[in-house]
Amino acid sequence: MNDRSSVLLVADTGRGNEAAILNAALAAFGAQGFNGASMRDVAKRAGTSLSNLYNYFPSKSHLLAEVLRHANAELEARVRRAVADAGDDATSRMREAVRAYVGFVVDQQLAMLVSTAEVRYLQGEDRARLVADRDRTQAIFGDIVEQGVAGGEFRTPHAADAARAILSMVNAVATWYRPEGRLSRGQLAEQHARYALALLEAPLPHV
Amino acid sequence: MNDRSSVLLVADTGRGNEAAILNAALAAFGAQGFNGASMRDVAKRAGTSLSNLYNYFPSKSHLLAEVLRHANAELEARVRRAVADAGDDATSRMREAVRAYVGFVVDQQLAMLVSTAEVRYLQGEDRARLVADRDRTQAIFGDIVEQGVAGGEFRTPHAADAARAILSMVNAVATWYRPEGRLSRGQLAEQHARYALALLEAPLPHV
DNA sequence: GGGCGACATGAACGATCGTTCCTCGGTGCT
DNA sequence: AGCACCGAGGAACGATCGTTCATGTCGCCC
Repeated sequence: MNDRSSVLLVADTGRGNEAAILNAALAAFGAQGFNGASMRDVAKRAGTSLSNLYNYFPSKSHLLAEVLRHANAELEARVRRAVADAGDDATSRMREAVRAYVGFVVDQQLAMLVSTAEVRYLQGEDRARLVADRDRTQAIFGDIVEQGVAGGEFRTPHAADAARAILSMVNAVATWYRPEGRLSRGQLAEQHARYALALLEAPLPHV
Repeated sequence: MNDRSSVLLVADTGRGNEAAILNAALAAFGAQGFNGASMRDVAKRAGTSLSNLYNYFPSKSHLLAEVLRHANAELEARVRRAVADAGDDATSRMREAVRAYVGFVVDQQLAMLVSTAEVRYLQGEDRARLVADRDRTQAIFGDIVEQGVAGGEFRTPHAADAARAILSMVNAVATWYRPEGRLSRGQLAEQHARYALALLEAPLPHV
């Protein structure tokens, strides 16, 4: 049990071994990369046969696409929920959005790593759909920044650029986070919320 | 000519086709990923034969390692030069370090993409050496932050964490930068210097 | 009870992979 | 003149890849 995710990304989907295959694919792609992992690896991890994978997914690419779709759907849902539960001011909303995002990165570290590293191997409409999904999640942050700039809470120019910088920062958490690290999950989330608000040049109440 | 780098990463090394092979490997790994690109692809891009690659590099892994070593050496040199030419205060040094780093990311976008995406496929001492190289470059930023915190210029807690956040931000520039984008090379560098100083909670002279 | 769709398997196909082997022209040194 | 060595290329090796095929077993519905 040396996993980087204690909770499986995909719960039961109501269709045979589908969830097991998706979780196995995430583990395989995460460990060896999309091109480095073979369908035989995935089958072995899922505890099924090679040919059976093709009863669920028509190709290796589609399998990757489905894994990434599940990951981003869960991420987007978590962030939206956090923003909805936050206050009306941009500062509170940004803080909760960042905290939810970092929380997901910690909970589903492998999924985030695979999401950012292996999207490039998708093509055609699978690729387009995933990029659209990711853009939608990023737009949540962009909208909050715009609200904050319009209301005078943030003083950064170029809302979209600042949002992208913040997301770069929190995405990278997946590349270095270790559960045994100095900061707890909550402290890590709070620290990045502070970085985000500082970057946005919000007036600093802290210290 | 749709390259993402107008200047070759490796100039002549004084040994036959070595530089051509290194640049070809960078292009191939960048376009298809380490496992997606074949040694035949590299040979074709370098304009030589498959077997001749092994007169220069003992394996595909060592070829990747050499490419990444060249990239990080040039990056580190540029940042060190910029810091040495900057003023003595941490604010100036951080600004120039970020500007130099972003400048390199723009000039050698493909090298930065390959550096961050394909290091994972290195093993053993090749991997260890490259991680050490990267850590040395990151330490430049960490030292500046520490200097700034000690001298009262920055108010962020946890110097090393803040430095890592800044580097995450500038590294990610390689994933989205396009030459035809809204900001020029210099504007992009300046904007990220501002983000970095804001994140460090430096007193804001701007605006 | 007969057929049908969903799930499962082992074997096989053709393609491609990293690497090695063998050969050979050229260059410089003794 | 002879020889060692470096750079270069064609052919081949064994392994592994994604995908397909043929076959089989269930449970479910008319």
